[in-house]
Amino acid sequence: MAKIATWNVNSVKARLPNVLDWLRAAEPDIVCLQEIKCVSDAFPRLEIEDAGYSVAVHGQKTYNGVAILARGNLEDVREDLPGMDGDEQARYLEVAVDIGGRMVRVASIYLPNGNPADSEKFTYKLGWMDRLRDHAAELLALEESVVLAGDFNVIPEDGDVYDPDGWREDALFRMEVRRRFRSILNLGYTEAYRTLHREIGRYTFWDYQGGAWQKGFGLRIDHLLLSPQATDMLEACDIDTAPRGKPKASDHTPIWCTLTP
DNA sequence: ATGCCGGGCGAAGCCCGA
Repeated sequence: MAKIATWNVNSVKARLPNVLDWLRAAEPDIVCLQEIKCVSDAFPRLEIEDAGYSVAVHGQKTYNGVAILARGNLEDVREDLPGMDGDEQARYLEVAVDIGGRMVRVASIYLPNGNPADSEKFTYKLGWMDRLRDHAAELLALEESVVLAGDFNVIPEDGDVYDPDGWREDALFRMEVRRRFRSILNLGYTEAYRTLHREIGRYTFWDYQGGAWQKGFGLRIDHLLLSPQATDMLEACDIDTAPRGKPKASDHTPIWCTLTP
């Protein structure tokens, strides 16, 4: 069994105690982190390795940055989506991990936010999604267990946001974005959480402002997308809301799945 | 109510997130 998680930590330095606590409590085998907000050399590698994890980092100064932690050796490291090699924004990292003799290919994804929706930021988001779809299609051809994990900044459906009508024109919920998200699923990927849970109103993000956490005003925007080979092993998936309620919390909370041969 | 909170940077106030 392999437990695979993703968590936008909103600065790995500010969140290090929370991250270490959660690694001990949740005991994941693979963790994809987003918004680490530091260059690769500044990542707290020793502390994470002491907790029992190998580390791959694609960092950037001040903004963005992604990492993958794994109990196992990391191979085939890729630091950018094909066609985005010149991109200065560190939003993608992909590795192959040997978990107990079984290979899983995992990507840590920090998809652009895209707001405001009438700006070049939105155009950048749509282009980024098109390249992610193309690469996701290439990964399917490998016929491996693949997990695309991360902060997609996509609200898939009305039940994934506390006020769907209020968010209709937001870059996280616009139809252009939801269509592209579905086009990735339609290649043959399975969204782990929604496949196992039908209830609405389960979220992975609550804004720091306006008491959103206390009021339950959240969004489900962090996702685990599984190739058919991974989906065949999908046993459980859930959102761990505990980290969001702790002091010095990230505004996102982890979501995880277990794959059992 | 797009800046109510929180982080980075850098040492006050601005940029950014979703």
